[in-house]
Amino acid sequence: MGQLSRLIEPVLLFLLARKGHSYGYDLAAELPAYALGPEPVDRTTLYRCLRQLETHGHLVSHWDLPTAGPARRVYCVTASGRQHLQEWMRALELFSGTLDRLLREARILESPVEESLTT
Amino acid sequence: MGQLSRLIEPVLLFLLARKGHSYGYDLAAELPAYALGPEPVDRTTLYRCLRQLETHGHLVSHWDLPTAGPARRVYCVTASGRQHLQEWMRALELFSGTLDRLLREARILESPVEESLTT
DNA sequence: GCAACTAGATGTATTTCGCACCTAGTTGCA
DNA sequence: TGCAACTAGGTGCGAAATACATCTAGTTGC
Repeated sequence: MGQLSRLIEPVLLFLLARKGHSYGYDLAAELPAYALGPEPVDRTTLYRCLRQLETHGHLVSHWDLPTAGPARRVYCVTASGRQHLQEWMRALELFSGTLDRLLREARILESPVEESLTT
Repeated sequence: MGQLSRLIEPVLLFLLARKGHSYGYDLAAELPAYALGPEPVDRTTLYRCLRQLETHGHLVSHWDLPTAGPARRVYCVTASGRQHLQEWMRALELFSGTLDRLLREARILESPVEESLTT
C-alpha cells in the first residue's frame, strides 16, 4: 500500500483557519495528527502545497523576522481560501460516507470465513 | 480540487472478493458506487491497477471467450490478495477515523461565523 | 568551532495519472 | 452493404504529483 493520497491541502487549510495564521515548519509538526495516511508527509510537498494555495489566492503570506531564529513565511487564509475549505469539506463528507459503506460491506465479507479448524 | 486520491486498488479487491471473479469492463461499471471521490475513474487507470495487482500476486487472470462479444480477461483474488485487502481495510479504518475527526472539528470552525447581517 | 535545530527553498528523478488513440468482435439499422 | 454504437482490452506519451538529495542561513549549546 502506501499510496493513501497525501490529501494535505484540506488539512493545511483547516489548520490555518483554526490557528488564524502559521508557517510551514510549524504546520509540519501539526500535520501528523490529521494526516490521512500513516506515512509522514515530505516537507517539500508541504512547502509547495502552501505556495500553490497562495498562487491560487487561497492564502496570503508575509515574512516574519523573529528576534531569534531564521525568517518564517507566515500564511493566512483568505476569503477565497475559507470558501475553498468548505468545498473540500463537502467533498470529504461524501468521501467519508462512501468509505464507511465500503468498510461496512467489507467487514461482512471477512467475518464468515473462519477456517481456523482446517489447520 | 479533484485530486481525491483514486484509491481504487482496495475497491477493486473488495469488488472482486465479493463477486468471486470479474473483468475490467464490468468492474468499471461497479466502481462509481464505491469510488472515493466524485470524478469518474479513467479506464486506463483501472486496467493498469488490475495488471499491477496481478504482477504482485494478489490476483490471477485467465481469458474468457464468450460465445458473443470480445474476449474478457477475468480476474480472481488469490489468498495473498485477500490478505492484502484486509491490510487495506485496516489502513482505511484509521483513515476513516482521522477523516471523521477532521470533519467534526472543521464543522465547529464553520458554524459560529454567521456574517449574514453585515451585508 | 562545530553539531543540532529551526526555517525555507531548489533541482531533479521517479511515479502516477489522464488523454488520445488503436485493435477487434457484435448488434442494429438504414 | 455500410456504418454507427457498444463491448472489451490495450499502448504511448505528456503532464502533474511526489520523493530524494542538497543548499542557504540564523541560533543555541557545548
